[in-house]
Amino acid sequence: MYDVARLAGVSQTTVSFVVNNVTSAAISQETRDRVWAAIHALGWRPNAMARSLRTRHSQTLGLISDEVVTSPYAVRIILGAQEAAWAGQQMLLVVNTSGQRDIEQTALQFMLERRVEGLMYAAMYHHEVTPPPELTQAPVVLVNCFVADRSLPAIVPDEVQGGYTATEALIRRGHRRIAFINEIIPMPALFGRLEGYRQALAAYGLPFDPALVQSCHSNAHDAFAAALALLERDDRPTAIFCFNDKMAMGAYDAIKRLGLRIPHDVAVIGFDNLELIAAQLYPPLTTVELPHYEMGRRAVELLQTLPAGESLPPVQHYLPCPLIERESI
Amino acid sequence: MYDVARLAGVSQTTVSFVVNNVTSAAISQETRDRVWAAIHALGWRPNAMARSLRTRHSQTLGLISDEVVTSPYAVRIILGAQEAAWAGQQMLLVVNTSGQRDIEQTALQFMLERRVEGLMYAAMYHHEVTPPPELTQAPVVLVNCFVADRSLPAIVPDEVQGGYTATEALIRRGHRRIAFINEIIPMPALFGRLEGYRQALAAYGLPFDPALVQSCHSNAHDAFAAALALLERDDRPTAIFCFNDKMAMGAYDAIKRLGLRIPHDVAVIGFDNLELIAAQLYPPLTTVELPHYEMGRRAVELLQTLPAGESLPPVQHYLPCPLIERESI
DNA sequence: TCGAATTAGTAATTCGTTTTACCAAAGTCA
DNA sequence: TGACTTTGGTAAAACGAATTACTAATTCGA
Repeated sequence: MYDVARLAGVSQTTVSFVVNNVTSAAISQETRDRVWAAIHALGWRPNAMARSLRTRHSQTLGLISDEVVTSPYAVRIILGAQEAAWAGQQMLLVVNTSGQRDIEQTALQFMLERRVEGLMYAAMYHHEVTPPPELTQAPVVLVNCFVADRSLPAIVPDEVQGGYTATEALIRRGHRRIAFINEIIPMPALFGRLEGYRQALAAYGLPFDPALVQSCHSNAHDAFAAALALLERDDRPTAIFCFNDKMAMGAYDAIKRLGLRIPHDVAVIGFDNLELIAAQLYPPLTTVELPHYEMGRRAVELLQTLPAGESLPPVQHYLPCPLIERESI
Repeated sequence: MYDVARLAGVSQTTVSFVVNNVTSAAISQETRDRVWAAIHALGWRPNAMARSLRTRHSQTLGLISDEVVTSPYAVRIILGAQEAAWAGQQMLLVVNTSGQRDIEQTALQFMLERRVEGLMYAAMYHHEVTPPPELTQAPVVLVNCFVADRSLPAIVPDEVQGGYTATEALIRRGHRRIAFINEIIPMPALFGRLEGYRQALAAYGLPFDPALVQSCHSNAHDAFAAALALLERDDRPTAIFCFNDKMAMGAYDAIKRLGLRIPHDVAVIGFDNLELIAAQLYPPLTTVELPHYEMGRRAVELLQTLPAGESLPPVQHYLPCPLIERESI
């Protein structure tokens, strides 16, 4: 900056005023032009560290995730966060811990040393977490996860609404016997979607038949077996709501194996909206989307609206899971 | 730091020496303990910006990607880069430009202002790019892409070897008539894999039959049709090499539709190793993996070995695509 | 026993900005 | 014409560390 000042024949202060467009300083247009010319001539570029040191604004947000980067499911959290950060002139520092506690700790230290203006702690799938306590040394939002006592603000998908939406979509198309192939490992999604399924049935005056709810591990293979079992019943369901798209893939195989057609004989609806599966299956799979992008975006927006020095109230935000209509129902 | 010094009854210099474990400074163990005690008592944490300003090391790498974050294919580039950065005590600044030129420009400016110690410019799929010229103002590596005149160092997958590996795997299992369903839009992968396919046939003394090479858009639906056409020939192939896993998914459907079995009647091999598809298909799909993780890792390692102030020689690194054996061949 | 080496530390400068406080010249107004 | 305002700047002090050059006290070796 001193070099620029010398070349432009002004003081370093003036250069600073020019590059920052400081309105309170009266600098003639002619001088401004000279300064900019000198800047370009020298190829000078401000040093963000020096600036941040002085202004005490790092213009940086930190994102700590367990396996988010690894999984095609959840990367969109990062995308949403990054685009929102971008809109607020901030950049994103990301660390994927692969679930290792020590990496998590160190990453947190590093981010705090870099004086991030906000922290996001994101999980690959919606579940309870116990993050390191230092997390609260900066404003923080949990994304796709929550702490047991709900003492930290969190943004999570509304599983109940998601289950309701899926079931309702089937009911509206006239289905009365709707099977549900659910996950078997206890997690919020399991309980939430089941609850939504039940609420939707109740809302439309349909009976809840426990025999129509099967549980298995959430992979195509096990879902194939579960679907087969459901379809071989005498009073076979006319629609299957699958806990996720991978399971829907298994259900497709089972339906095709029995010579039945989708959606004419059996309708299928999934969950997750994994483009790779849902759009490639034949017929393309109607499914419910987890609002990953939206969660990332909202998290950043919450952090950005925060007055300096304060931290967010421990509100749990439930984001809706929208229906993605394709051709399987 | 001054507060810590005061509490420990030493100078700020001494605190600095203690926290950085400066060996050239002789500080007694007793003093060290006092300093650390003061640090913990005050909850002091070094300010990375001040440190970086003085040391001129930002401990940061920048990663600019087009759609990498969006795509389940390529996120592993980020993971590999991040883990390597981590090993070198660096953090990753990521920006996904969604292919927008202006975002790319600004992101680059921001990163240069933050004095990143290296830059990576990554593409979602292997293709030629023309990045902004300022890119070279920091040491840079292209990842999964290259410039026309090869004047920038790049790390790309070895498509030829990949095509060779896939074809060879089929030949070794006794297949003599091997079809290839290729991509139709011109790109390095199309030419490279075809070349690998031909080289493998030649190496094993098999004839190249143009009728066995079909081209279509790389989605399951079009590949379904292409596979059907191939399989309805009188001299139908006993194996199909698909340009990617999505297309293999279509080929599976075609094979099953004809009542044939995989791999007994027809073997299938894919490309990409999209876990979501490859592992969920039945039978699980044998495929060739694009070394995304490895490319990210290597990129960072190249940047890290670089002496300060220098830039990398414009070497094009071709990383091998390993065979992932499952049960479809 | 004296000079050299070692031990244990400190004062002051620097990194590259932003920002506050200040100043001189020119213009304005009664 | 003199006081006041506006215009167009500048000097100097932060921001929070790392680092260099130094000192004073102790130990060592011959």
